[in-house]
Amino acid sequence: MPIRVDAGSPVPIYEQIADQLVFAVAGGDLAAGDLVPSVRDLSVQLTVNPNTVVRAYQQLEQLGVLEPLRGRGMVVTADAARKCKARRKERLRERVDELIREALSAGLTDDDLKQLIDAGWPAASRNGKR
Amino acid sequence: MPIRVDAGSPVPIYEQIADQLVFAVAGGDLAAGDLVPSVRDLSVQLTVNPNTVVRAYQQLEQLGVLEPLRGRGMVVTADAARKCKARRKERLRERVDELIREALSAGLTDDDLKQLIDAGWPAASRNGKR
Amino acid sequence: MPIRVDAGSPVPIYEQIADQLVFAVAGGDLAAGDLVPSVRDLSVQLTVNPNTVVRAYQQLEQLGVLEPLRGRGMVVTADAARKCKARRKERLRERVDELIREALSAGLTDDDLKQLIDAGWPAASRNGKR
Amino acid sequence: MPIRVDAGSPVPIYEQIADQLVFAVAGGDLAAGDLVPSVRDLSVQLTVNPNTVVRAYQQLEQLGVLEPLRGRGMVVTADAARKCKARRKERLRERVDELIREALSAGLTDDDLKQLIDAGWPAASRNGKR
DNA sequence: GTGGTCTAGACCACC
DNA sequence: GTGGTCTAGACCACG
Repeated sequence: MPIRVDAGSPVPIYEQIADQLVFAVAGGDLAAGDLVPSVRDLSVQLTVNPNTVVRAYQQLEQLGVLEPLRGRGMVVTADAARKCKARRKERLRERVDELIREALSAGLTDDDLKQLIDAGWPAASRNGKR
Repeated sequence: MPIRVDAGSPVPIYEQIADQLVFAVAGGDLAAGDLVPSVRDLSVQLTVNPNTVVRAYQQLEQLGVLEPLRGRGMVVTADAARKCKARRKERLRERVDELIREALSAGLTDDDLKQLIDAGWPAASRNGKR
Repeated sequence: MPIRVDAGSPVPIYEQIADQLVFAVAGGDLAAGDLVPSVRDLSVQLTVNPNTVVRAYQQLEQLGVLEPLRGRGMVVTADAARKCKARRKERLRERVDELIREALSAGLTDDDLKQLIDAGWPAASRNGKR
Repeated sequence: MPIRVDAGSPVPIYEQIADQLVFAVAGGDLAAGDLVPSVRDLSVQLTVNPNTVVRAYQQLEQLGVLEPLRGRGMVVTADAARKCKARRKERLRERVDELIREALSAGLTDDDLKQLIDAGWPAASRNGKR
């Protein structure tokens, strides 16, 4: 499960790491009971300071996705999958709501917005009627 | 044309101001040749640091939406409306693209996403036949 | 509102700080809308690294007790008092439950435990019948 | 005498083990002269690092509860029961004192605290007249 | 001035 | 080996 980090992004590195782990859990790539990479390992792999990884892990711990296992590392919690899916869904809803607000204030209709989505959606993964 | 600012928002105040002016121009509430409020006035009206207003105006000047009128203040440029509409559209496209990226990585189809939009779209302003 | 920190304690400094602020809010010494000391100020006052204070504040932010006010500092949220009181109460309950568990496994009765409390309770602040 | 260990607990595993042995001795489940399980056996039984068991035993040896019996293992000392009861009592006192401190700073009276205890005390094992 | 992030490097307890 | 905490010092965006 490769993790990628973009130091030039406006979103903090520790959040990029946390987000990707959330998605990995939500997507099933990481299951309950799995150990995530050690702070040190991940920090060298990403060429990032260990503290940055610690911060990402702590955010996930406080989210209830990871928990420390004394002396062994950080482990994915039992209901991490549920929480990660919920979080992913919630974030998506927020984005949709923002988008709707902006579209409305720009005077677009819902059909206009859907056309924009059709235009941007990659042809390969389309399923609607065409 | 009332401007609202939320100091608790993650988006910078100067950007909130600039955005609202862009929308005001795009929406016709501000026309070419109109004077925008003086830095001083706007800063007291919004209880915001004058530097913050300056920064917003600078951003708009650099965008070609405002231009300084010696001794009078900042005035809306001739083709501000066009530029603001373009900018508004461009921002919308960016948002849509981000949303599509996130939806794809969450395993949604384009129809799923459109349903989310239907769900969030305020009933009052709906037009699409369905 | 003086904050005290004990570097020799097993409880982390950042948590000592956060705990004391929670109590200050629960006790009314800090009200909604109040600004807490700046990270830099508090760090010199406690002769502690700024990062340590940052960490305390972030924990309180994530608890919903503080929120950042762009460029002005960290401010006590509207319902911080409620949250802090709830948190204080919850902590007390946990402690009581731990104590009960330990008392039971030591073969004590509830009356025994209450006698221990009477013995330890400072005479000055007693209200029960005696 | 089954020992349980929770790797996810904040209290160190070696301390969990030691505590449970202290209680076993105080409660009479382990008597003077009894052999405790070998480090190896206990470590496999608890799926715990042998060093962790060693550390627990060392702590008990230093407490005067266990003593090494050349070639045979660790054995419960003659006055272990007395020491364990004393230790149990002392810990209880500490906990009560902590609780009292916290209750005071939360503005509770001694009666309030006793009510909390009544609320949390399992009904089955109640004896006090009320 | 404010907080936010990151690096570097240290020390600790625990397993 | 693991994570947890702390220091020191830097840079950034924002007001």
